[in-house]
Amino acid sequence: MKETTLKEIANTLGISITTVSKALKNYPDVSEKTRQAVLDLAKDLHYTPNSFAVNLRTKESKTIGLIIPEVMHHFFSNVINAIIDEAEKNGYLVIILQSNESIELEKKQVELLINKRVDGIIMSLSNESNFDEHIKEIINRKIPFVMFDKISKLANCSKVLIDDQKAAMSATQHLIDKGCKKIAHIRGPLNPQNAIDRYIGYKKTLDKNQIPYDPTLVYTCENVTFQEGLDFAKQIIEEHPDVDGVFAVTDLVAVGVLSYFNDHKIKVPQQVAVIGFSNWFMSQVLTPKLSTVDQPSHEMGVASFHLLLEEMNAHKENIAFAPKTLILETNIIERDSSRKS
Amino acid sequence: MKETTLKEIANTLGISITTVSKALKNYPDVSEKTRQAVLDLAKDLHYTPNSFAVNLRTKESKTIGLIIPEVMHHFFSNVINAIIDEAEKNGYLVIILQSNESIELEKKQVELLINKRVDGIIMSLSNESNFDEHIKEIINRKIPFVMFDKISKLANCSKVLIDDQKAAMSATQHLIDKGCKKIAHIRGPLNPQNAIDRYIGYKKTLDKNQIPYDPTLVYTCENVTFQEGLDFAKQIIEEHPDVDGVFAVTDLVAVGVLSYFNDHKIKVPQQVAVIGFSNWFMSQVLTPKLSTVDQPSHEMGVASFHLLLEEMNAHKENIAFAPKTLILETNIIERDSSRKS
DNA sequence: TTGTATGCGTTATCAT
DNA sequence: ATGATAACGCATACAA
Repeated sequence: MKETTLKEIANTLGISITTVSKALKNYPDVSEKTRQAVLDLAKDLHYTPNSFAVNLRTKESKTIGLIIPEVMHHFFSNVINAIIDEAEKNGYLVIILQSNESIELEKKQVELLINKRVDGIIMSLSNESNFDEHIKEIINRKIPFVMFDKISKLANCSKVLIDDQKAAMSATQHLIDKGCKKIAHIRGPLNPQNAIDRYIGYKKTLDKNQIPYDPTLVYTCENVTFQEGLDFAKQIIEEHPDVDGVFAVTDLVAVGVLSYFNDHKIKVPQQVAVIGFSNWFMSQVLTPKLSTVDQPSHEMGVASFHLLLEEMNAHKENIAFAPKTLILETNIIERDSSRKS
Repeated sequence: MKETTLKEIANTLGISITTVSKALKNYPDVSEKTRQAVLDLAKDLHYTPNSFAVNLRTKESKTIGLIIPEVMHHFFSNVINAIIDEAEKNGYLVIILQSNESIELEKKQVELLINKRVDGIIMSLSNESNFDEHIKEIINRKIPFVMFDKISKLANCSKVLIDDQKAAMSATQHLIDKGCKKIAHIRGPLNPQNAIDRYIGYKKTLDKNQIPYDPTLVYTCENVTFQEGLDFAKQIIEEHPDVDGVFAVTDLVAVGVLSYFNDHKIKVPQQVAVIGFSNWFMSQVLTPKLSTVDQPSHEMGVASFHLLLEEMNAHKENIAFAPKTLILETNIIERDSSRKS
């Protein structure tokens, strides 16, 4: 099955390649007769433009790159879902890479995408990354670029975020409102901004409610896993048997906590109330159903793509583009795990 | 930041483009001296080959396409995960599209990928698809092509599968071995091969155990959702209060069943034992923990890519390639939801 | 309305 | 060891 080219159509029709090209792209300066002839033949021969050649000519590939820490996390699957759908609607395809939370991999992947000459990049940082060289490289090269969720504050690029601090404050306040007096926080790793912000939100809310801050009530995940939730739940109960509330950095961790509590007959929410973060699907099918902070993953994906699209269009027209930061709203979702009163 | 080209290097060094190209690709017929000069300058200028031009010349893009029904399903996330990692290790990038179980979308996406001239396509069919035109088109064009999990039997291409019939037989037998006498089956939609095979497996096993087959015990999902599990659980209990076992086509549906049973004080497994299919992460964190059939999603992804790679290599060398079918093993995972005795 | 010429950046063949 | 030339397929400025 040989590929049909403009040349082939031109030859069989006895006209020039230029005319064929113009006819196919509906240029006004082609006679109706030749246009039809070209269109018909093109259809017959199943002509489709060779995208490699088009890419080379137009210097764009109608492809964007997406780098995220983990495809398999519910939050990110959701974002991917939104981005590829939105991209497709706008004529773009999406190449997906995952950093597995490793800055080394992430660097290579940025390089891959740059070499591939994607038209833009959307990215959520690995836990190890900050405003590192590879990020600067993207910005220096003026490649349209949007970061979402796990971002670097210092980077001068478009961002799509939630207000993690505020959301964490709501979550902590929610537990306090439910009567919790001694609240543990299972936080994310030390480096990523959103783990930091959630921790700050927790701490600020204690202050605000005149609850003394006790650093031994803060447990730090390395990998933010179910297992860590399980282990920390055990530790919390052993070290602070009087804890009556747990705020976990993520639903997955909160689910680990619930699982441990369930297995050890620790009543949730009667003895300990639990709240997670992100509103994963899973959290509503557990017993007890997990209270959580709803993070609008789908909207984040849609917004990220649209910001990128704006920047790509500006870039193409060679007009300046001022990065924008979008902060989306979050809500507390109260379910059984914190329904005390 | 202008892109460095071979021409630029050639000009500043006062040599020809050809020589530069050769030097960079370690051809033997370049003097050590010029080679070094070229390599040094290339490094200085951060030269990277323009992939658009390379694509056009070599007629390959080092990119593959992946079409799946739903990014957000745990099973598919897992496969995606495996494929993009494996692809990256072998120098390929992956464009992902989701059909949302719609044959119309799927057709468009196949077209997109063909026009994009990806080097190969990996695909899992939508519930509406069979051996349709767009699938034939891929095969006719001799584009390297692998189907996994949801396949069309008729397509003459490589496939990576499990033996759904056999797996369903084990699952049903497992319930029978646990003492179930009246087993309901919540099956998948009527069209997809794996839903059919699981249903057949269920039926065959009843026969084998001299349990009369009762069609009213078979419930058919349209969309294979949590909600359907919930609804069918209700229906099962109402229509057949003496049912003592449920085999669900997928963990998600089984989780819906468990959720309904939990809320209505129907004891699992004492009154009704439940088994799912696919071993989603979620299924081990529920109460009771869900028994299921382990489906090796990660291996399926790895195997699919490697079959595709084989075919892409053969294709490049212009040597014939005989499609292969790989059938991977499954295991019953017994957890609380079926641990009767 | 149609066609000519040129270039996008690389690779490959064939001379020198 | 080096280079001139053509080709990949398309798009566009410019001529006719």
